[in-house]
Amino acid sequence: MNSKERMIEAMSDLMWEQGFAATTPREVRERSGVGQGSMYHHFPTKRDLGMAAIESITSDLMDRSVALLEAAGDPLDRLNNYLSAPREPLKGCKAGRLTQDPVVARDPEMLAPVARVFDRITEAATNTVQEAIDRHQLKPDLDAASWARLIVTTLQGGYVLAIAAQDRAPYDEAFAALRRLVQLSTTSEEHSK
Amino acid sequence: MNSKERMIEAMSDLMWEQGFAATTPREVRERSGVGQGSMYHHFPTKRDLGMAAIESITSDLMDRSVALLEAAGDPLDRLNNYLSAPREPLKGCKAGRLTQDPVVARDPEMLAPVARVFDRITEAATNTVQEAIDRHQLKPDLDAASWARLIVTTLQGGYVLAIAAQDRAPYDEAFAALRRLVQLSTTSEEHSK
DNA sequence: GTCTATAACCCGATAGAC
DNA sequence: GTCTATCGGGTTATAGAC
Repeated sequence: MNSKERMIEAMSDLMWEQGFAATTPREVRERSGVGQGSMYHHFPTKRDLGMAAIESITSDLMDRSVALLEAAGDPLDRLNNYLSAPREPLKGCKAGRLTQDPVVARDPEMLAPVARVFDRITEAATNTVQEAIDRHQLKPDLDAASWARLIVTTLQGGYVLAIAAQDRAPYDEAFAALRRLVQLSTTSEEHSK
Repeated sequence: MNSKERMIEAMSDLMWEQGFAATTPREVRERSGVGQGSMYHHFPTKRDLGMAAIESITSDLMDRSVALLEAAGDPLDRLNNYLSAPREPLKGCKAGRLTQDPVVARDPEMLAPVARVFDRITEAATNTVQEAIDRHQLKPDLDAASWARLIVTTLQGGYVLAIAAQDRAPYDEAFAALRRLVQLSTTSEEHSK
């Protein structure tokens, strides 16, 4: 891995741990082992490095999420796979955290990739739920887009509550509640399978 | 309002806008009109002022939320009042934001009041839902505590998505979905009232 | 591309007069 | 309680040799 990649990785990790505004170029240099001169050679400003890290974080997250939701196979299984995917509630969401960063939140260009990842995941979840409805696995009581919104907000809100409590229980309970609601909406035909 | 109160209010506002870590003593002084010496007379460190602001923010939020949820009258109405309370999704949650602050998140004493406000709101929401279940207004398909978790996570997640999109639509849609689910769980007896 | 040295500024905090 | 002056250190960034 070259200097540029090492710096992007270091910045991405630090942004997960403490956000962009609170991360100093010095910390990035120390963690990546890259010198002062090299840093400003590759990235003229801290913001440029931040942009590269945001692109990296959001495209990774998008790829992994969409892969689960748009995999082959049963849509209800795919949905449950996404809901049950291993996450670290106490560390927060790499993308969601950026919406609360004092610098990122005021910089439309930095915020754009974050908006994009949520849009794309919501779209993939909507399609997956719609497929389940079309196959009569889920009752059409609640439309697919609404399910998708609820899933993504529950995820993001679960991180917030888990960090506040310093305990992943609120996150787990919120997801258990959501899975229970999905199950209540599952057709009896599907239950009996 | 005296100097001390003005500083707490200025710090609270700035924490809402940009968090604690990103707020400098200078900004607090400029916004409150209080001098350097006075500031360090009332609050020996920045952290002390931050603690006072956190106490103020969280007790306000707790009082207003609990007042809605534990008011007199029909529990289902109270729940809908809480869900429909006017909020500013694009500004985020004064308490929730602090869970993403690089300084607050690593300081158990600063995080404690934030955890407390979420606990208390969740408790009040649980009691309200339980009352609705006891009165046979809501079906007992989903337990009261699970409903409460979902409500609070949807709220917090709604803020995150709204800020990312720079548009309150995701917040509004998530709440519309949640209200629809509550309605689906409402007993037909209650519907016909 | 990478290095060291340095700039200009702001940070949180302290000192001590009034 | 409030004021001005100042401290030591960290910040983002630049300069210029190699």
